[in-house]
Amino acid sequence: MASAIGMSESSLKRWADNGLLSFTRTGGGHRRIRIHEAIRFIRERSIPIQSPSAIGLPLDFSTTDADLDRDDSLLEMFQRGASDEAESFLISRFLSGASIAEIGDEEIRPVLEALGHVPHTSEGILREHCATQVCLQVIERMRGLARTEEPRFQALGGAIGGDVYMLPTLLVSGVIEELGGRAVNLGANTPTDSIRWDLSNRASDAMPDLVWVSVSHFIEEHDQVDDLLRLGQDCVDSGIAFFIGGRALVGPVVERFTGFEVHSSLQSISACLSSAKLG
Amino acid sequence: MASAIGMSESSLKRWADNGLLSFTRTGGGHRRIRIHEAIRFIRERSIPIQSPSAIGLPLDFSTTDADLDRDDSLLEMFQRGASDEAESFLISRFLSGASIAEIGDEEIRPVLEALGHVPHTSEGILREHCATQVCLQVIERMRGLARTEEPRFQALGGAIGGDVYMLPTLLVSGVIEELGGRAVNLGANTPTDSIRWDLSNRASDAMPDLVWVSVSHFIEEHDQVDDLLRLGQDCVDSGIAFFIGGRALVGPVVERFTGFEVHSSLQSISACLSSAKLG
DNA sequence: AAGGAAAACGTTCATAACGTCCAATTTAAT
DNA sequence: ATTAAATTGGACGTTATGAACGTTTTCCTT
Repeated sequence: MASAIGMSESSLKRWADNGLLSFTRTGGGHRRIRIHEAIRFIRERSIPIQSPSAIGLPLDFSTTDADLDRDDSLLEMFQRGASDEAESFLISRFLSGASIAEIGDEEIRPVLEALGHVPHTSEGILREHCATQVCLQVIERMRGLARTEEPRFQALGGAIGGDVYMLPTLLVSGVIEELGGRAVNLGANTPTDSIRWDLSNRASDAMPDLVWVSVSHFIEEHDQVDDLLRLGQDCVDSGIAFFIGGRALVGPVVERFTGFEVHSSLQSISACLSSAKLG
Repeated sequence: MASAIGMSESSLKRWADNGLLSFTRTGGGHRRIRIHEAIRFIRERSIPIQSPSAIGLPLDFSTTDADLDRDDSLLEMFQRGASDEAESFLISRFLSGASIAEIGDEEIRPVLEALGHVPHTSEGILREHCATQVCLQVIERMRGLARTEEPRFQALGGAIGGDVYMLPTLLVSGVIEELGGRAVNLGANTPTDSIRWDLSNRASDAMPDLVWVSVSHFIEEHDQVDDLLRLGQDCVDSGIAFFIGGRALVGPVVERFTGFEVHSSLQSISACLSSAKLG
């Protein structure tokens, strides 16, 4: 059994037997705990992890304690190129109970915005790229850890055509899976028409329950908004929830989307999803 | 025997011999378990299934029969939008011992090339995006699984400026980590100068042992090759290994890189790395 | 039909988990 | 402050697990 979380074997057994931790038994009677369940438990109780490698988490916590006092924000880690530390920091935030939505809104977004404001030097680009890759990697991992085996609903989405930013849409897919959904993320630069094509060519039982589109950047604002409105209408007609959001959806453009759900943060998506009935 | 449920072969044998799992023997003495019996057992213990494709699949037990004969290549899975199946397939290839280099060269590359050849319809773009995202996700996961705690060497790399393809460079980073290295992947569209800046501004003890650049596409072939040659020279001067490769490095361009390591497959990188002494 | 790669065979062995009991500690209530 | 109840973490002898090994069988390609 994974007694790698700093608790004794006995306690783990007792907790499992008392139903706090669900498990299955092997043919010989050994308890077998799924990673997903273990992570859930760890996050719920904010249990500090002792030896992460024992459950497949490549984290190094040897530096954790010493760093607490040093005023070491995520931004600074990225600025000095300490991507390992940044990765550990984000994962440990997740394991100690923060949701993907919170981490995305409060850690990742501000940092990447700050890094994006000085992009025109070699160093600036390097830092931004490195940070982006680390975040992609971490979100992908969190998403994998949070995923449930039996999704409560299906979702499909991506970033609009011409928008090269992968992070926002990946974050959305992470938030969805964290809430028990199953997200198919089409990534950056996905033409709206591709999604519409998909919706009109699916068997009706394989239809998603939710479609999201992330808009960090418009190329042809007017036409693209028209496309989005058409997609939104398609969704409404088929009884599919339709969420849009992103950096480019500020100011007067937003008014064109009256009647649709425009989100300005991951936490608002999260709140909306957990109250809504989907699937 | 189907050890596709995350248990070892030995245990399955023992369980079968103890009567927990009924079976018949072939003439030669091998145990043969009927699919219904296997499913009964898995259901009875609600054992999480690791890689459904390993026992002839289907992800959904309700549709059990009939699927066995269908000749189901990865390409076909992606073409019909069965991204879950494709994901399971790739992961089970990895879990059953295939290296990231092999999976990249033999599964992922041909499939994405095939999907990339019909990109101009809504469906084509959709399939390609979906496949790309699934592959990114799977590679990230494999990379996480393959990572060692104490890296034998450090590497740094990305895709050249103007090249938007993330997959090739992510695959390279996966191959590196699989071989015991630690790779910092800067992702797509990374200007060569950013890497050069990094090399000239690092403390000499934090220098990478290897730099790679993936080139799927040139924007300004002549200038960009010049940039790459400068970077290559920097690396050689600092005693750093320098690998380049990618779809765009075919034909006469390659001759400009004489003296440098130009790789045309992940397996060639892998072979080269495991024989070389780095770090 | 043959021949070679891949998978299953049976075996052995160190390690890890089993269930149970009990002392030491923490928490809550008198 | 004192007692009662509950939680914890070892200790134990026992059993299950999974990795290794060399051998045999199956399967697939030629």
